[in-house]
Amino acid sequence: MKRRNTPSKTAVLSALERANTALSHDKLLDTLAGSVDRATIYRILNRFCEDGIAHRIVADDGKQYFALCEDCSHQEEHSHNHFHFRCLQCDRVECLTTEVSVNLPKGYLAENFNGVISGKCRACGSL
Amino acid sequence: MKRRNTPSKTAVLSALERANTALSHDKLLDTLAGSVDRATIYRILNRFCEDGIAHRIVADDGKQYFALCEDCSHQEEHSHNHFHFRCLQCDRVECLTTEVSVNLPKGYLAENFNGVISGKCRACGSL
DNA sequence: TTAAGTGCAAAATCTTTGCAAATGT
DNA sequence: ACATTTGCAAAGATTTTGCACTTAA
Repeated sequence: MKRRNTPSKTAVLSALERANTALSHDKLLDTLAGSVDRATIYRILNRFCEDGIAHRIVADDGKQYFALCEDCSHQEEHSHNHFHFRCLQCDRVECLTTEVSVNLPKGYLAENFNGVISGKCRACGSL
Repeated sequence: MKRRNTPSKTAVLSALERANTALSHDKLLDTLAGSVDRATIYRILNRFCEDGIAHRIVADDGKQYFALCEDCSHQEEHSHNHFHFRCLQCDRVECLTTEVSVNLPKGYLAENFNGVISGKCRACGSL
């Protein structure tokens, strides 16, 4: 499957770059309102994940958030065994840098890691 | 808010007990088909979480899974800083027993921990 | 008796899909 | 040219809500 450069794709990409936090579908829809269709945003984000351009975080609010892999400061190894933090107040989702490893029971095979801690970020905590 | 004992509540509770893994809404709906209404199941599960009878895991499939807190073998301290494992094949979600602690950046306050690793469980891996 | 809990159906969300038109390469 | 991508609208799926009725305490 060969990929093409389109305005929509560029728009989503630069929205993610500008944000430099993980964005949910609805936040992106908001940001790109009018210029890119809902369905298209869903499709673009899925392709980004397939292609390793972005990764998908499922937060404890049940929503999916997307972050460019380069935002994660460890793209070299391209492992996503790190936590994300979601602020319950400002709703920003950011990557934490601590890598974590979990021992699985014998015979278990890990394919995907999804860790989210929610609470109050610094900015919101000091209000 | 005073809580009452009702047949529906008991049904949900014993379904969770029997399963001794975490169950999603749809699996519960399935199990209790006909006897308990959808909306009621949603409401009961929410109440269970509020009351500390069950805890809610949001898995990387975006679905919520519910497990009785006693299933987690560390109810004494009632911390839920442990991971869950979701098998991509049989779709069972189980509690892992390893406690984990993550260092948050200064000024960050954790309120909720949600960690899920998905992959293949032992039974499914050896097929 | 009366507040909590339930069922049902409708509304509100959220996400995916089909298809014809548009557009990168 | 031609396969990929898009927009739109419709279908699906998931979760919540309003309200009248029921029921545990």
